[in-house]
Amino acid sequence: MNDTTSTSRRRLKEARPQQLLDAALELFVEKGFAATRAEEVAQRAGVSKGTLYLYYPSKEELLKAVIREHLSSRIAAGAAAAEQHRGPVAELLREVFSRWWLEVFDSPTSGVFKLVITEVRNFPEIAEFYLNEVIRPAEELVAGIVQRGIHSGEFESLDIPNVVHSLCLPMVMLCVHKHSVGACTEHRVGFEPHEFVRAHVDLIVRGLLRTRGARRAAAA
Amino acid sequence: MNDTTSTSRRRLKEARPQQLLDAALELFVEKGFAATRAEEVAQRAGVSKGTLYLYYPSKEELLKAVIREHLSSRIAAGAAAAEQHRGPVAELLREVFSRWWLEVFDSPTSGVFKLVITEVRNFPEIAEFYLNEVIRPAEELVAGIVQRGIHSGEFESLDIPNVVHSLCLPMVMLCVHKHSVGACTEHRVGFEPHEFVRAHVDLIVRGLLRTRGARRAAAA
Amino acid sequence: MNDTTSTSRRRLKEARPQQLLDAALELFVEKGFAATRAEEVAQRAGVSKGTLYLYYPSKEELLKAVIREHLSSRIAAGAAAAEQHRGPVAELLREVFSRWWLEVFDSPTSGVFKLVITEVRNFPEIAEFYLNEVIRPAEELVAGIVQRGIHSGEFESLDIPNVVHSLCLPMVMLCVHKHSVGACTEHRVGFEPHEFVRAHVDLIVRGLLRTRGARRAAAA
Amino acid sequence: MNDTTSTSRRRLKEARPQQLLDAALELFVEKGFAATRAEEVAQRAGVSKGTLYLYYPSKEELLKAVIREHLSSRIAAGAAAAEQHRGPVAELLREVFSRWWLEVFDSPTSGVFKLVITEVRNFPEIAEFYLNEVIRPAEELVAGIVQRGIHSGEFESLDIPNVVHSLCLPMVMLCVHKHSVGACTEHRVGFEPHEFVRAHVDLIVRGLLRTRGARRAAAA
DNA sequence: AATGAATGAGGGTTCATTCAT
DNA sequence: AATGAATGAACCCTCATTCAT
Repeated sequence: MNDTTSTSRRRLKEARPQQLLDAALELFVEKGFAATRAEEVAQRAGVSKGTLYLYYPSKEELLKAVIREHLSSRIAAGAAAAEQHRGPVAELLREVFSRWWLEVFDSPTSGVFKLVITEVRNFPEIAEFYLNEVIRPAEELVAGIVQRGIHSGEFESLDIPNVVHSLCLPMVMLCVHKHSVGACTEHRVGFEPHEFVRAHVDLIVRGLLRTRGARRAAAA
Repeated sequence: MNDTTSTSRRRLKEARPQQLLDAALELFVEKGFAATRAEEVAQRAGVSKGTLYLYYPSKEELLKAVIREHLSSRIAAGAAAAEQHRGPVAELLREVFSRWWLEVFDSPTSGVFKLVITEVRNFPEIAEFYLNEVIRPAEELVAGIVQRGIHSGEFESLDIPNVVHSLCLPMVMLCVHKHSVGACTEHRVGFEPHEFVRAHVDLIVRGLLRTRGARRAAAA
Repeated sequence: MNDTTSTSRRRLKEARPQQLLDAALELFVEKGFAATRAEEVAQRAGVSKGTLYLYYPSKEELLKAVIREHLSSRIAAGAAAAEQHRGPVAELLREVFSRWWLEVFDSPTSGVFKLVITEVRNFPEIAEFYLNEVIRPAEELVAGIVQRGIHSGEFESLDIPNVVHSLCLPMVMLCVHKHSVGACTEHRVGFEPHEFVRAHVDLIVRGLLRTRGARRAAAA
Repeated sequence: MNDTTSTSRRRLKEARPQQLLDAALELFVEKGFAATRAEEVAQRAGVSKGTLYLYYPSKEELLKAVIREHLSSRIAAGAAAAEQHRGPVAELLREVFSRWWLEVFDSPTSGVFKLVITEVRNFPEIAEFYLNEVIRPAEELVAGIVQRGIHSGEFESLDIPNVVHSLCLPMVMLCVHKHSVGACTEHRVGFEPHEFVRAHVDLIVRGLLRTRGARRAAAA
């Protein structure tokens, strides 16, 4: 057992799960779980059908692994940023959304939203997972920020859950759209998602601000 | 053959396709197209497997029929309402969204959004259809209203496509959610979709309005 | 729905399970359960692979059905005969064994012994079944007869379970042999199973009889 | 490389095939050839899957090796004993059967009977082997003894092949039973195989003996 | 010699679709 | 028009066997 050789095999073996997860995510998002053949996943990962089953005991377990991998809370970072933030809350909102957006929308993770939507009804365990790892933390994070704005007098005192949804749902919907209708057409050539995020947060913030003075500051 | 039976039979016969479409919509939305068995659809429609194939030549054609049926533009009505509207544009926005919402969210049609998202990638013809019958008309309708608000000086002159998305995407996302994660959990017991629509439009309108005076009027 | 036509379809449908059971018994006995392909069974039954699964939910259930079918106690008949018998017990033994032999050895049922032996370890439910339906009733029947012979003074008072085994085990072994080694060679051309049964019972009876007089009677 | 390790390694290496054969016998007897995975055999032998194939070119060859190993005539010993025997033939029969029984029934070899029965139909070469190495020599041995008894006037002149079967088949059947139904249930708790052998041979001998006097001698 | 990762043919099972009734 | 038995292509998964290390 010399180190070099055994290492090259080990490296291969250690890389497999990620290769398989990546391939699976792509295909499950694209075609749906049921319509994706296990062999396709293997092929796209560059291995044979049998190899897939060395790493995951069934197609279903592969699905769950794919989802689990991408839902490990990316939200912690946002929470940390929120805590350290000083200055106008409006600014914080823009920052948090932009950052999340950069990390999610352009990465394969954005596909997981479509995947979850597509498959929860068939695999209800996913729902609990998604709720605990994504929805709940995200809502808490955003609700906390809005609450801060209200408390500081910066924002009007509106119903917080509603505001949270107004802020977040379009983001999620764009992720979903990107991997469904958006992948099939060149609709709205001029539409630029990244610009939209900023515009959307700005628009909502304008709706939240209490005074004309504050609104001017936000627009600055 | 007495009249009654022949009449009731004819009615039955004419009702068949609708029963099948209804059953198919339910199941395709719930489990996805690939995971739904043709026989299940037949069963839920109260007919036999063979009968399904008397009305639709294949499962795929059934899917397309289901989607086609529900996408026949419900938007015309909104457009008509918009044309006839007099008074503040903010009011019109609220009315159009509320009305659409009543007609769509609580009806089976809301499931079509999930269905389209789930299946476009496998049946790209759906994309074109969806674009022409739903996205484009809806965007034009809403864009037209916003444009009217800007033109009349009621709204700030913001980028219209972005505003349209801020307004519409949460609506669509709620439809999708209702039939995916929402069907699996009792998350956010206090959240009331109908109330949200009003709050969301109000929030966006607050963001759109130009003057404090106008904003007060909108809040009235 | 006229009677003739619907009857012909029904007749076909009703005949399927038996056709499948027969084919399955043959093949399972010949090749073993694991080495028999479901499609082979279907083919030998004259139907397609899919049809098998219309009647049995899995290969394993087919196996159990095959075994269940043949173990429905054929022993009741023997018991009845035993009850009505008058005259020397030796005669009764000969009769019961000959009759059972005729009904089992030359029929496909003889294969079930090999099948049970081959598969119990993999499907332990079979064991209980076999014990209750075959071993126990058979032992009781034969033990009862021997007991009668002892009680009447015809037979020496030997250990009954041992005698039962001396009587029965060779019968079972011949069934098993017929479907294993016996099916592969022309070993012992002169050996005639039917004649053996008689000789075997006679030999055992000679061992059981108490007096030379009784022995002579038995030999008659 | 010190002596100890190289020696122990050599011993290990030489022991490998035996470990594999032992493991294979156990598993093939328990689950059948087709249902046993090559890797299981390797595992139970304490080696890796690959190693198995260093010693046997295929699973099938392993099966044949297992059977060949255990069928190398244990019968020669019996023949020798028979030749040297002086005194009543009845005694010799008891001795030969008891000895064979001790060597076979309690050893793993008893499983080979089940294995042969289970697999001959799929590997007919086994049949020839089994016939030449087991059936024929055993029958000759026992037939010879019975013949001696008849010739000496001790036994009645009955059909020898039939007597041989009456004597031997229960023995084989018990071996088979031990590894099939017997391994699955606690049926007949009171039944003691070793005692049965003696009782069985006695019973047959009683049937064979010519005179009451001889019978008494046999019982002694 | 030994390992165990990788392969891919093979077999169990499902299900869209057909067609005799 | 309606049924549902039958089909067989397709897909998930297993496992004997190979081979680089």
